[in-house]
Amino acid sequence: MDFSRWFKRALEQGEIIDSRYPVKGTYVWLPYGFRLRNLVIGGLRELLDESDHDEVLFPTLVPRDEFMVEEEHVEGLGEEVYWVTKGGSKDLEMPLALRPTSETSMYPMLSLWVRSHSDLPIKIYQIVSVFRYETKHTRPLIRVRELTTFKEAHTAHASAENAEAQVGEAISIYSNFFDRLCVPYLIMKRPDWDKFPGALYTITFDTIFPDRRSVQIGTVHNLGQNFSRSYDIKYENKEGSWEYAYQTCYGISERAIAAVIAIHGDTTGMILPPRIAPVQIVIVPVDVNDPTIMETCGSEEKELKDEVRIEFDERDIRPGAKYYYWERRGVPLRLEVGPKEIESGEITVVRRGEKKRQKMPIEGLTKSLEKVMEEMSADLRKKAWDEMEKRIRDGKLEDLANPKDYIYRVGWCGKEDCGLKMEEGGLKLLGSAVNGKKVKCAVCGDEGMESYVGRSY
RNA sequence: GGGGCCGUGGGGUAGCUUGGUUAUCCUUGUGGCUUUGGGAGCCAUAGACUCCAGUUCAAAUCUGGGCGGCCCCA
Repeated sequence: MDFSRWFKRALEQGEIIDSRYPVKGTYVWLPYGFRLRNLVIGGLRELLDESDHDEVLFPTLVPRDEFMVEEEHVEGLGEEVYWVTKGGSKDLEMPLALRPTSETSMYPMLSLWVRSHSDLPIKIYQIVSVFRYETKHTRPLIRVRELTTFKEAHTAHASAENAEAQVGEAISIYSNFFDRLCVPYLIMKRPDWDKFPGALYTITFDTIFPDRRSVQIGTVHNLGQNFSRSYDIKYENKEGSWEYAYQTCYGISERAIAAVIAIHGDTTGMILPPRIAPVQIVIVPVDVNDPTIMETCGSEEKELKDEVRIEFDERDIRPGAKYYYWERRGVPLRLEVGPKEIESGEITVVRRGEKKRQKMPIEGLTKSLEKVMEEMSADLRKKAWDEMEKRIRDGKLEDLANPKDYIYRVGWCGKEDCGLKMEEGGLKLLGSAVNGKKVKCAVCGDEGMESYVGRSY
């Protein structure tokens, strides 16, 4: 089945979101999807908090004058901005932008907060909705008009070196985050003409979906002093003179959740890594009218529920129907309990995505299940990385001119002319691999870096 | 940015070319019977022509526009 249909169905049947909300590009998070979202966000929050980031919350509305301060930024985002122009029936004196990202709401405040070198570094983040008037096709979780889950971190530093180091920290946090989600990624530096408006440079995390299109799932920007000059964010250094702060910002959105779902699925639907699965284990009794079976299930549920997120499905429908039901929700492990298990004192354990069943003694079941979930995470991660690699081909210039459905790995010298030449076949130059190999440019033959070219979302 | 396709119960659809009585089928929901190791069955019941305007004696069906969805190309 084509990926687009599969994805839509997986979200629907897995009860992640309802895409029928009557405003284009906006969607409703359903209870199960919301739990998944919270688990994903929770992991990210944990990583940020333990690396000394402070969570904050800024307003959604940005006055036009503040929004217009940084020229490149405005030029880059201008057509995507929603404007609030009325209060009731009266025109507002100052139109208000719905933030498409929060530089313009945060930086005027940073200007007030930063006075001395001892105020730095500042590392803050928020998780909020941001708005973008997308003109291309919207699709749930991938291209939306209200990003409901935008985690944006903003930092300010006393030196260019410190800002550079912060970019490194952000990359390591995000790597860690996606490793937890078992989502594979390419870390690249975007071509100059494709960087974040106002940034010195942009580093991105991209993954490759089953339809072999790349998806940007995380970004890290080094802003240098571009914004601090525009917003007058300066500090007095030890020598008593004033200097503009060096800034970075980095963001992750619900595309991370889209990636988890898209990367690990099978024909039935989602397969969620145990770490973020809202339900990690489901217990299915083979016969709900058999008291012994039900008691055994109940006591196992009690035994396990402090350690794992577990559900005991007591509904009076046939077991097979339950299997499909929970599989579509991506639940990693299923325990089956019937007469055979009662007799042998074992539980049948089935891993999502695998047909084979294994028996485990009731004695010490918690430990065994935790081990199975660890193995499953490792397997999911490895499989996902292998599959991403299969979606990549080493390419030459003629491949790019007449592309098949692949992401191509090519050498690129960094020159814009050569880059644009690579895009002539309709593909996009995604960027050069950070820590990639040196490869000669596929266009001019000069010294270059391993880079990626392909279709992207 | 350019081009194409589509909108019928909660979901998936038939009907539209050639306008005409009660709008098809599957699924889902509800009540019941029955059943339980991979989506069971039976009975009963509920639920739809995207919106606005036009043509017409008559519009799901024809025309125009809005809104929404999908696909391809750049």
